[in-house]
Amino acid sequence: MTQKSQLTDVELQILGVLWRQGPSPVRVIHAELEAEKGTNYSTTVKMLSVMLQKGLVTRTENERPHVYRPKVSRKAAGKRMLKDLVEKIYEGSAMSLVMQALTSEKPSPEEIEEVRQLLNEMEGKQ
Amino acid sequence: MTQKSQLTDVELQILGVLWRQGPSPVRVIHAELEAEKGTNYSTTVKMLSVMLQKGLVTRTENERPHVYRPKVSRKAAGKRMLKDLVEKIYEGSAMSLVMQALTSEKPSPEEIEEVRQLLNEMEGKQ
DNA sequence: ATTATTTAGCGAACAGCTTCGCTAATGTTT
DNA sequence: AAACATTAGCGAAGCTGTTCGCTAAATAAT
Repeated sequence: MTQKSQLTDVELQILGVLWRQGPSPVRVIHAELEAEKGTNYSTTVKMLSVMLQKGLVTRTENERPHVYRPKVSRKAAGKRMLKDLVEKIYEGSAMSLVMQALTSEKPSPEEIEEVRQLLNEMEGKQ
Repeated sequence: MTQKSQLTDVELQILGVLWRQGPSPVRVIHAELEAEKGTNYSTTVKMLSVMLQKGLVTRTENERPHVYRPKVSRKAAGKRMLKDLVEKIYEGSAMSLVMQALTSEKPSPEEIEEVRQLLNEMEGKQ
């Protein structure tokens, strides 16, 4: 396990497709997985069924080629994983992570400005 | 797997101890794991041996209670996991992650100032 | 030296995620 | 309706990380 029910790799990959493409039938989801890593169709179906059972996705039951939808938002997933990462590596300090993220990947001037903007807002509210 | 050889949970936990306490014998490492999740001594030893083989830690071979040292720095590990998270969730945009981190955990005024400082420096270099 | 305690190592079992072969059900063509 | 194609489902196998019982080696205490 990766701790208490974290999203696994394939799950994340599948959710990624759903987040990007929106509600999709297996066929579409499968297309990506196959292109990316040669996954077998059965595998895709199985994963979806597992995720369905885990409550990570929903699907239309009446119409035939079932259509799957993500049940967790990208934002929620990101938030959770972020929190997890911070706890595991940065000993709870989200700021350490921010620092590292900023210095690792050089942000463009526009992005810097954007962050600055955000900082101003945050300061105001506090 | 969590992609090609990512650090696993227990590995991270053990590295955490080493990062915090510095070079330590099994006994010390084990103490934490046991307190945290009732790990058996054998398990700790085994994990260390696995990590040794993976090249995640080193140890003194001559002195008897072997002393283990981390072979990957917290910084390096953080950087790597960060990159991974960004790719998986934020579609490669480190800035999205920064934004989320900033809004999720409310930073203190001092921290805000610190980040601002960093932004200034970055802008200067660019 | 003998006995007790601590430290190390090994192999097997277990658990969760991922994989796929094979079958069944549904839907489409002829 | 027969034959074909697509979609869905199931169970078992494979892989990796984690766990621990049991044995051996080393060290400390009597």
